[in-house]
Amino acid sequence: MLKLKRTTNEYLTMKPASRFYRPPEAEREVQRWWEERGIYRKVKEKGRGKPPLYFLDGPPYASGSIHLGTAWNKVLKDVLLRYWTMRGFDVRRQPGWDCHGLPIEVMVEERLGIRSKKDIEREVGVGRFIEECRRWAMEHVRLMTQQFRRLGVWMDWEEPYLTLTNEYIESAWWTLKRAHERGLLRKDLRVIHWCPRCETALAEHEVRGEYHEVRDPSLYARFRVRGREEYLLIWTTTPWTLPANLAVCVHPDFTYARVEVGGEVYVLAEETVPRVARELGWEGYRILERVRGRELEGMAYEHPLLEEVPKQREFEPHHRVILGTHVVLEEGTGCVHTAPGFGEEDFQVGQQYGLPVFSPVGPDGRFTQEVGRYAGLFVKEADPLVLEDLRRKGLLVKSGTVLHAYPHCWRCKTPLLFRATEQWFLKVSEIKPLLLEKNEKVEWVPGWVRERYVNGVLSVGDWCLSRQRYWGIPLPLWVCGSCGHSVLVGSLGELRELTGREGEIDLHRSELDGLTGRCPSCGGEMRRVPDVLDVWFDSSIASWASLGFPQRRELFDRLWPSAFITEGEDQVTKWFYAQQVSSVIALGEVPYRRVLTHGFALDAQGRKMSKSLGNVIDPVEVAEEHGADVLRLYLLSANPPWEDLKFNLTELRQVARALQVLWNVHVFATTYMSLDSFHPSRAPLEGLRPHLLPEDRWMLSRTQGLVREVTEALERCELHRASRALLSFILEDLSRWYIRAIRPRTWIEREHPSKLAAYAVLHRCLSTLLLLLAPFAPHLSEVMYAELVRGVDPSQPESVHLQDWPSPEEGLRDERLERAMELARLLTELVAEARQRAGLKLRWPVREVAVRLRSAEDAGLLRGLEEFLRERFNCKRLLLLGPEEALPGGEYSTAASERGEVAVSRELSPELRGEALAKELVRRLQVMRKEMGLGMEERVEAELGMGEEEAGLLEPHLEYLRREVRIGELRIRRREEVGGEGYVRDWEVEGETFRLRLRRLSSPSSSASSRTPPGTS
RNA sequence: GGGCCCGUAGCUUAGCAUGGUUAGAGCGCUCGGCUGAUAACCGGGAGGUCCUGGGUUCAAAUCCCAGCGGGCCCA
Repeated sequence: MLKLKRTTNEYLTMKPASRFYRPPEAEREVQRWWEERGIYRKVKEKGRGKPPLYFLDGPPYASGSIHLGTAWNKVLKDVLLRYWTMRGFDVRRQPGWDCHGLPIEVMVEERLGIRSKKDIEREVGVGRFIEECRRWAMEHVRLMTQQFRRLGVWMDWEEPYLTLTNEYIESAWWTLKRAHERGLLRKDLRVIHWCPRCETALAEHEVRGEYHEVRDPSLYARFRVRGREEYLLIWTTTPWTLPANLAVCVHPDFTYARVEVGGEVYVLAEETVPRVARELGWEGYRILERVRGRELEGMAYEHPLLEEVPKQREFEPHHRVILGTHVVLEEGTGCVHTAPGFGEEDFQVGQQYGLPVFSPVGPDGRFTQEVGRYAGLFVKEADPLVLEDLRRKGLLVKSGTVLHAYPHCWRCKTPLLFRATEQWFLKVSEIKPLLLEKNEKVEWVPGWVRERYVNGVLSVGDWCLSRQRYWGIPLPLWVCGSCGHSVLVGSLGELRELTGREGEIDLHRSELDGLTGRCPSCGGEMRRVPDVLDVWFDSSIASWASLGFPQRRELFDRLWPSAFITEGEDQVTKWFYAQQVSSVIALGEVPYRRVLTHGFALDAQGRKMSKSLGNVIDPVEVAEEHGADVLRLYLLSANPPWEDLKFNLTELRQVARALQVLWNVHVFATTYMSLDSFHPSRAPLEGLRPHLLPEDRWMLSRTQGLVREVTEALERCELHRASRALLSFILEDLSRWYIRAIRPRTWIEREHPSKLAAYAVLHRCLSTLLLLLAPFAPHLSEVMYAELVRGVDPSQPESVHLQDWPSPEEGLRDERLERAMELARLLTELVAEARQRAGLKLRWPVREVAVRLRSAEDAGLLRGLEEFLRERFNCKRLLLLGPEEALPGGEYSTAASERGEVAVSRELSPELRGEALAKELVRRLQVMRKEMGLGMEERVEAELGMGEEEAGLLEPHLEYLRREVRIGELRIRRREEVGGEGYVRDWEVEGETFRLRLRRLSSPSSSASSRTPPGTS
């Protein structure tokens, strides 16, 4: 074998790769190397001056730690960002963190051991509370950053955008000022969801998905009609709202019945009568009369709790039947108890009738003094009292319980109340048509999300922005105590101007609450409205706030709007929506051009991952055990991004195995290339063209096909197709087909052009594959690149991630050859099948294989592949027959498929049997060499013990044995004569026992060939 | 109650837009084989009401309708 021992010339010798690849250790090493060499910085520098691509990271909430869903989210982003970088874009990849809001407040409350808002203000103090919240956020930013980095995610971790900085808050203020100027920020009395524990209003989107099953009272009550001997029959699940009842609502178009039962008369919707009768156990009821709902309008009734709630005396003129179209027949009686202070629809219909908004509940969920008997009680505690009072007064018809969905606080899980309060709203309802029009410019991936988005916008109401909390962006609205004049402060500068405050100032409540301003209108004292903003407003402005706009313009002018965002499907009506609202209001345009929606990470059974189910997968743990590259490729290949991912460990292990196979290929390539001192630039593919065999040309063609396939899939965000194409290429095309085919050529012990051609093709294929793999498996591809590419060519970029994305070289494509190989694979399978039927091992050469194809086209395809097929089939002679010809008769084993059939000769001549035996022995001797730990080129002395017949058969193949097993001295003897020094082992071959002895001849040389590669770890 | 998505072998899934031989793979199971890159791999076998029911069509996993189950969102 030709050897160039060391770098005695200008070429560096390739080094054989270590036998094992242990991802966790190797990945840590790669990350350390990236760090030391500043690779990420260099990648960014490379992008400078290229066309910009503004990616915007949806900020994860800075509490807790990352979970599989957030890991998947960042991996999707990372792959695309790395791809665009290699495509030659100057990619902005700043990570963001959502730092404000109730979740952190709740956790800090727990940490401080306090339970209510009063505790915060009296025990802890707002200043310290805010500092604790800030600490919590920063601590988790740091923690989660570590975790994302472990997954190989490349972002500007040192320079994230944080929603808690002054600059960010100023952007928010600027945005609000724009809304204010357009008259879209307005104060409104509304009935909204209210958390009595957190003592704050919640927006619609905070309540979404927070409906949980609970058991509540279910009661039927009767209200005495004035001036008639009859009752209105109502149904409710919230007895505590009855003290605030102001009307009974019926549907104007439904038919209502007067029903007589047990001497009493009840009014209820006719359609509900059978169901209600069943529930109330009515026997022998009679319908006396039917009327339209609208005819009942104005009918006065006696409030059921008039004595218990003295305030109701004032409302007596209102206690009447009113009309509303929100009344339904599926539940209840069609007569709806209406309390405008406690229900959204009640509020709306109440407005039409001029009903007062009686909402006698404090922020802590306790009744106020106005409700007399129930004053001071928490509302739910009043339920049994109300029931008891109704029962005592003979107004309770039935009380039971019901299981139904009821909204809860998304952070503390407390059941929510409806409460009428004054809040600040963004009047989304007034810009809906504009939102829908601007949305037309957005490219939604997959397309159907657009429809979902539009439906969401159509059904949404105004956005309640104000929160009665502490850890958030302060609402910068200042009101004059004297004249009521208000000012919306749009920047730090405007704040200084208004308040006269100089020097450093942090823009949270702790410092703002103490400030006062002078009214520009009357000179009176101005104070800030104490509210903070809904945390969703924070992230909604990220596309410009993260660029420092409007304090700084440069980045904004160059980059905005962002080219791409991607988040989970729950964000369609949250972040995707909130961003459009803020952006259209402040800047008149949508803030992103393209959006990919991805699914949820579920457990193997398709259930949500939750601590209570104990099915939570920690992505960092997975990375530590199997490797981040494995996790990444698994996450991407398991599903289309937009479908829910069912995490399956078995599938993940499949990916790990595929990467192990790739590593094996790499070891194979580097080992032999190193042995032969192959150097890619010394044996360029172009010069070896005449020596390329069909399998080489096929491999080159397939590689280019892969480039095209992966590129197209990435362009369409079809990451599953891209990653699956890569994995299947590695397993099917590269390892199982090409490497298998070229192996004999790599054993040629001369610098044969055919061997060089195989090396050149393999090298080309691998180095191209590495580029495609780099975004998906950034660590493994880096290691392979270092050894296979950069290690032999210092002029190449230092890291695979500094390389450009390859374009398909169409000149190397040969689709006809690819089709021919497909067919060759099929036929190889058929031959294997036919051999198995006849008990002819693949290792045994056969005299002849005949192939008959059903179509002339197929027969033509195989022309030129005869030699290749003969090797695949392991036969001495190959007979290719067209559709018109017949397979030979006689001693053949056959197998058939749709496209053709094969016949394998079963005739075994002594010559063939000898060759088969030689191959069997070679294999066993190789196993022994391996067991002895011999280097590949070390020579041995061999003694083979066997019967006389076998010895005779083997006679013509001794030279072959010597060559294949590197035997210096070879002796064939009877089995019982074998003995002496060395390694002896008995083997059973086809019923005969062989005793083989091997002994090392030479001591290990210093040549590369005998070097046992060191392990990576 | 409404909108959107998903439902194919024990498990994970391809195919569905544009209907067309016998629904294709991987894992697992089982029998046999290969291996000096291989902790890999190859071949055979068993395993399918393509969620259910209607409809359109010469022909439906694919198109239409209704229902069931799951997910996300909205009520």
